[in-house]
Amino acid sequence: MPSSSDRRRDSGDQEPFVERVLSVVESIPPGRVMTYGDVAATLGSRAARMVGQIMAYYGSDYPWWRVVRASGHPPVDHEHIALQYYRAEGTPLLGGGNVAYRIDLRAARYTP
DNA sequence: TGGGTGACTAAGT
DNA sequence: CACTTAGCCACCC
Repeated sequence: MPSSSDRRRDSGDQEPFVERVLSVVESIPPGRVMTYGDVAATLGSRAARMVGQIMAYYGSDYPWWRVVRASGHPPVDHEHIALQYYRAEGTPLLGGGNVAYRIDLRAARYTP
């Protein structure tokens, strides 16, 4: 009984959008990041918002901090926690240590 | 079955 | 550079 995989609503898709998003997020190596749009694009969709929603729902079990906005800002109301991960993983950051930091997408953006 | 929703994005002010 | 507006898309109840 695959209780650990009952995320799908049995729509006929063996790999629901959710599962695929989580797989991509999990595939992001430390020190690198992807934008929500990039994750969706990797799946052939534009549901950037859905990626964020999935992270909010299931992200707690995945490295959600490696997924950031297209502007380089971390998820709203989570940037303080994310910063701790970025510094631990060595993710390129901009802002010189200010509270209003942002991610250096130019260097950290990861494309599979 | 359908509606409401959001850890988004791009473009405009 | 920061804030606002409108468009999007798949998930949850």
